[in-house]
Amino acid sequence: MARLEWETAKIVRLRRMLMAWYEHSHRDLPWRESRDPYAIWVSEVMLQQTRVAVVEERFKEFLELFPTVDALARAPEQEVLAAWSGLGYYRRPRMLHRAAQFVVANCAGVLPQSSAELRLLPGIGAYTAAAIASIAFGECVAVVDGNVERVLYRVAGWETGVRAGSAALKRKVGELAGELMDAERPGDFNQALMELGATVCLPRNPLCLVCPLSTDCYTRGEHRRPPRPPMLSREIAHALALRTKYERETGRGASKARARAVREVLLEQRPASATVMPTMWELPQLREAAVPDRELCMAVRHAIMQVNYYVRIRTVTEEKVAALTLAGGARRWVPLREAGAMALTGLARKVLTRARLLPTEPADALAAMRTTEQEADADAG
DNA sequence: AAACCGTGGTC
DNA sequence: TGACCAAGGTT
Repeated sequence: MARLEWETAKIVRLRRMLMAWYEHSHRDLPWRESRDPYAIWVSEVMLQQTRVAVVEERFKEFLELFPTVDALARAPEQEVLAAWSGLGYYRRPRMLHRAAQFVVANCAGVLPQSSAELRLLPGIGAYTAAAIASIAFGECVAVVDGNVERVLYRVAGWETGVRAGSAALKRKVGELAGELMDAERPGDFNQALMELGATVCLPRNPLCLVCPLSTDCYTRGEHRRPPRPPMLSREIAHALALRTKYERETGRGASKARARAVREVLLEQRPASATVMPTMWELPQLREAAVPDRELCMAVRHAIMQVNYYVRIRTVTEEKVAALTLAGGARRWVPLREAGAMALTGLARKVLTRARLLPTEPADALAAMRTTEQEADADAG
């Protein structure tokens, strides 16, 4: 490891200030209540490029649906995707699922304990391997995420001469983090550095006045990042096709023949070969992006990656839907009660929710469906 | 190395 | 309102 030109005293001071600060100002987050390596793993994958506030809710739901590696490994992929619906980067749940199946098949369901072994699992890169190993197993290995990078970038004053995001900078940050590491409490140290970045050493307006590292910080807040390309915009339109089906009441007390109205929505599954959101379910796309105002049911903006989609939603009858929409993947009329439990894209979920057509959150819908299945099984058995 | 993969909160 | 961007990984 390259020698840093920092005095030992400064290293020790930074470490002590950071750990003392973390002691009294860390947030109470759901995954910090658990010592289960599996729970830590799920939280780290869910936190990849995703805000803590969003993950707080979804993490708990996910663990209720899939409490163990075994439960996750056994679940159908569509259920795992459904539990992830709206979180984005759907390669994450797929790889998490595959990794769980690998762990069950090859490791007796026990997660590997070293960062080197964890790194071999799909969906676990350098950051996630170090995070799980340090937090769940106490391995003395430093994490480098966006927060750590920014914090140490500022503390060390490496703004000039090194391109942001370069491999060279990442390596230097990792070395510094390793020197600062509190070998007594690796997991807490890593979380402390990230916590500081997330709550004090903010990207735009850092709170240097309350920062425990400010006396030893080289820049005290300066931090430029390369400009991003401007967002593009596109117009698209989707069909909200609804129908009401009348079903005979069956089962208990079916002596009197009664018809039950079931509202259904037409959903389309994106092809497995799609580069974006494969196998996720969405509303069929309309042929014409231009929808006359009188037929417009809803207009929403939906940003995906670098593109702002101006989306227009038009209600379409069952008879006209074939003529008006583009042929995509497989289609299914889905009872609204079940739609919420499907692997919907974020856009489809947003539209159906805003139209008051989805009664429940994805996790609730999934749980409800499972209960129904169990009742059906019980009735059958 | 650089491009690609989603989303919603925030200011 | 729109630009910014978050506990990254894979190819």
